[in-house]
Amino acid sequence: MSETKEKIVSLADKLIREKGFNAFSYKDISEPLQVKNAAVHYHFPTKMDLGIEVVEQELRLLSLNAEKWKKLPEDGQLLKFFGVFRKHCNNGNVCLMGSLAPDYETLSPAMREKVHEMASVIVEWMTSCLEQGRKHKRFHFKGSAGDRALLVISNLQSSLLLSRVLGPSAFTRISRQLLEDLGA
Amino acid sequence: MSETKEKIVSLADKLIREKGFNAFSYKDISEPLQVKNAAVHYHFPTKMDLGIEVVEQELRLLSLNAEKWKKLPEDGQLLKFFGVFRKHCNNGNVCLMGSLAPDYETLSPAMREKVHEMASVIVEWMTSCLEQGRKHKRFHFKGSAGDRALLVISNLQSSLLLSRVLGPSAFTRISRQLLEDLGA
DNA sequence: GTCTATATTCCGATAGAC
DNA sequence: GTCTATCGGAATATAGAC
Repeated sequence: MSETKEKIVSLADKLIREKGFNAFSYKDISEPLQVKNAAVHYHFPTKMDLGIEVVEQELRLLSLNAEKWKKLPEDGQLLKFFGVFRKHCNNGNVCLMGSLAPDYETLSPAMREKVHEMASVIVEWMTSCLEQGRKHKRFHFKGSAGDRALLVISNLQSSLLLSRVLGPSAFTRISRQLLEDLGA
Repeated sequence: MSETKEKIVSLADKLIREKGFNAFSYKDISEPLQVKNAAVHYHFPTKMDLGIEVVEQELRLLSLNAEKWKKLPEDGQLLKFFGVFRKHCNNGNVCLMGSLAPDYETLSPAMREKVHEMASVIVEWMTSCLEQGRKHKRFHFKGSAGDRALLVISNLQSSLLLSRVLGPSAFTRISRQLLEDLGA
């Protein structure tokens, strides 16, 4: 992937988190990169093509992190996962799912499919992390690991949304209580 | 408030939940109501004015519900609150906060202030409900009622977002586990 | 691979008649 | 209170030169 193309994807990712997919334009990308709007269209013919690439990049990052964290105990893995969200919170940004889910109905079928894949991958990773962690006595919780994974993910997602509106303490309070609940 | 004005607000509310604030246009409102785009501008000069009215309507509804539920025990009040979200889920819609929070940075200061007020009111209501409920032995949970309220609200919010992407079972699983955790 | 230039469409918003 | 008509601008996107 060319350097310009990488910069475009990286900036689009930032804009989606900051303003939402439907609120940013090609101009928001071409101007800071000091290229013309047509140059962005060369790399990504339509806005949905660009959106799909952003989600695919996130999928690659998730896979990379999962691999990198494999050697850690499950509570350590979970802390790393929380750390990713804390970083977003400190930047005042929301997560990709939290930004794209409300816009889901306005996305192309191909991009919807990618967002669906992203959600599935995250839920599967979290489910496995909690399941293994409970088996190794590093987590303690009631109910199925799948249901618990949904709860944890939804808490992290919304903690960033609430932090936008109520200030960053929302993330701190939610994540701390969440870890305490899991006995981690 | 005139009948037309009420219909505009009601439709705008629906559109914000369905497509997001930045993805709907005055045309999406004027066409179904069979009036001209200028008629909408007469009632709400700018889009932000319309958005503010939608949030204010939601605030009035919250206040009305809180009053209506006052006679119920706290677990009954919580179930009513969950019921509101279940209804949105069945309609395939997200909640107002879940839709507007990602767009927060693109809103006018006046509208941001309204969204902030809405978030505060919801958190305060939930905090009080959990606090009183615990005192009356109807809920059992660790930590402060305020932190727990943030967790419950973020779970409900994101359960609708996840249901968009993963199907309505996400809401069912999250809300059931949530009630179980509270011992309600 | 990036440019200039432009097509097309749609948007939010306003002026002024009725 | 709703209309017609229109403005000014911005959006996505394309054609074709370099």
